[in-house]
Amino acid sequence: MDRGLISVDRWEKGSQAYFLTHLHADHTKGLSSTWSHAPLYCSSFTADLIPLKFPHFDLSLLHVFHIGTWQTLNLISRSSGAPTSVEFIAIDACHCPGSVMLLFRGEFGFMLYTGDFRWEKGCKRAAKAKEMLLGAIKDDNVDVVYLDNTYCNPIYDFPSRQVAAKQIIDIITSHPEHDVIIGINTLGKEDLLVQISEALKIKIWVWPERMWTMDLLGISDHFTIKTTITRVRAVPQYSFSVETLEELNKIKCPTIGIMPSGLPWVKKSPPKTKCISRAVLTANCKKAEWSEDDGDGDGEEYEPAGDIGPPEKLHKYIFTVPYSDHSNFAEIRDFIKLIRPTNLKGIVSSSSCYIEPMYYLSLLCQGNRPSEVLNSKLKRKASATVSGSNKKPPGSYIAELARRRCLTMKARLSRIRMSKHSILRKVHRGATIQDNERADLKTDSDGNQVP
DNA sequence: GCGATCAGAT
DNA sequence: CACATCTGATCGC
Repeated sequence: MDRGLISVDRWEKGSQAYFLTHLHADHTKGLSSTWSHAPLYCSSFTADLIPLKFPHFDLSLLHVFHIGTWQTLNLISRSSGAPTSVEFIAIDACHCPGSVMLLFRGEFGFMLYTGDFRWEKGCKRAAKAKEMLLGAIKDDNVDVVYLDNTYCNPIYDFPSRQVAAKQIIDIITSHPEHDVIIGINTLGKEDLLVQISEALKIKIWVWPERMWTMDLLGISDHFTIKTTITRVRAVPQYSFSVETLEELNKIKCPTIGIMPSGLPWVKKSPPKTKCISRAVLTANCKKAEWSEDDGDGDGEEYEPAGDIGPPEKLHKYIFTVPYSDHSNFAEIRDFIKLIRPTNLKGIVSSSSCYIEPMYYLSLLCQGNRPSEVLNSKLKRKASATVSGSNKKPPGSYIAELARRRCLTMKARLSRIRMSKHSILRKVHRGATIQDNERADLKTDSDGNQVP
């Protein structure tokens, strides 16, 4: 706790430098207006937003970094007391405005902290970020990747944001007489709203505080804070509910609601039924173009381990569309194939991520074999970094698949038995780098450091 | 009374 | 059911 060198998205005392990947609430737990432990490094846009979220924050603590430029921090090694330097570079994470992933090089090794990210195929911005990251890594080996493992499970198969945005636009245009409300959070999904605005040639209502963010992004022309001049309104997700919609339909006018993201978009076993909500189907929307097989020859087709597909209790006024700011499984897999780190560790611990990322991705990393991973999996809990030598040869592919399914089932069963409080509550993300360890930072499943 | 933290709802 | 957020209760100062 008090021996840290640098911290990423964690705000306890004890580190000499702090990094914020993006300004979502689950990454700022512990950060406040009165926080003043040490310098805070973040992107320019994040720095612009900090005074809005933390009104009396001491701005002299803020250090803005530029994307794609290496910087050096001169720190003190807590183990030796000697000066030590850490180099870092930030890369666009394409998750929400201002979001970055961070690559660090120091006495702890060479590590990449992805933060939350979504790099889609065919996204120019992601392609540029990828090029930048590869340029920063050069021929070096990344010792450890701290991964956005939110959807690090083959059951999560959802389309690109481009495709999802088109679905949403189709839903709106097929309801020309309806008002539309779209559930969003305080940051993120701006690109979607701009696309809707451009496609429909209308302004979108947002609440006043949200308009400040649009101003900072320079996109406020697409938005308005006057409800009377538009039929499309973006509302806080917490105020988006069946009750809200029923009330609007009862007392105001015909209104539909659209939830971008929403359900876990689980790949279903019969291909033709996959991933399209009943509401969307009954609305007679165009059939979705689902995430294409990338044709890279992997041919990995997983089936869900159980039959807990998406629940079907969708409301008549509500459309849920799989617009996600986190990478789907295929994208995560491609990312790890690209980096091939020695070690891999998830940064998210939540109900859907009871399987650690190494479980599915170990084959793609250096120096790790599936048998080892499967063994370690049986020991449960992510505190162990999966590393070290492996003696057993990998089992056959079919056998491995069978074992995976079996283990997934077991994990699911044990999850069901656990109390709601122990497992369903999300715990916060982050990592603290200690200079007395090599790259294997340790955090337990609750995101706390392990001594 | 205020901020930090947690439980619960959305 | 996810993620991210808000509200309200409780605790410590």
